[in-house]
Amino acid sequence: MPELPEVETIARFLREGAGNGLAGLPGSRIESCQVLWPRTIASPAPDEFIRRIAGQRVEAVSRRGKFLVIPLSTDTLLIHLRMSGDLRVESGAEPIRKHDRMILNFADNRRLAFNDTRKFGRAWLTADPQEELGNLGPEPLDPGLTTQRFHAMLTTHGRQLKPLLMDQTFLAGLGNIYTDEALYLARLHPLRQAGQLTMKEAARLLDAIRSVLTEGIRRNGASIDWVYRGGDFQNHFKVYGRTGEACPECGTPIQRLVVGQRGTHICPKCQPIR
DNA sequence: AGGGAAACCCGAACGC
DNA sequence: TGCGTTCGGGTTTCCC
Repeated sequence: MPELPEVETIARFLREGAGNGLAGLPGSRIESCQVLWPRTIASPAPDEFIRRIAGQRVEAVSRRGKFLVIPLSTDTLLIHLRMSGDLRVESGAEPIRKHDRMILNFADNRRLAFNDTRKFGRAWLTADPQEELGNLGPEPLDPGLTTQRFHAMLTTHGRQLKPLLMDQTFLAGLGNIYTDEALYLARLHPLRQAGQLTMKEAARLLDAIRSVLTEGIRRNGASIDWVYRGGDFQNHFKVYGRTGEACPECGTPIQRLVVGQRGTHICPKCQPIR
């Protein structure tokens, strides 16, 4: 269904057999919308969102970066799950659940529920999705992103490697966990200056990013804390959340540092700063 | 331009 | 046992 390759936990929502039924939405007509936590609606204002989305039909379900992209008859619905967001497609007869923030009721009596414990998730209804998506960097799994191009992107920035990789306008889709795992796989220190990576290191990094994302997708994403259902990638992290445990490669205790205000996990021996 | 801090949130985990 | 505090995930915004 999705044209683009899939990235991390979003992939779970788009895959056949993932069990949440998003793939079955195209063709359904939205009859009404309930907003239970107004701040979930990023734009337009909740009352206009509710008025405008009613009557529109779902044309497709896809993804760009960490956004779910749902083209409707006239507008496009964008959903970002942020930290704790989750989606359910179910019968309208099911009970509303704790932490449900926004509900779409379909004419066929199904419902799409946007559940989000921590209230960070957002939804947009827009005639021009490029307003939100236009600034995103390339897709890491896009074959068109060559080593040469990636290296060229890196060298135009004098920035710490990890914050750059997590910058969605640089590359779309990497979060804290996958970045730590990818840097470990590539044996690169998160504080390295992006601009000084060699072509060889850039190649290693791109390979590592793709391999980490692919494994995350294969495992249906990572369930951090108690937040997500499904995926089991969290049981296969090499460094993330393993402070003090032995590096799988060399046995050195995994170190935790803070980079760009984010908890960062490295093997100090495998990922030397220079 | 890049980096740091704060804000938005909740519930788990921790300290006493 | 129970309470208060800390933490952290993604992103935006503001400030230096």
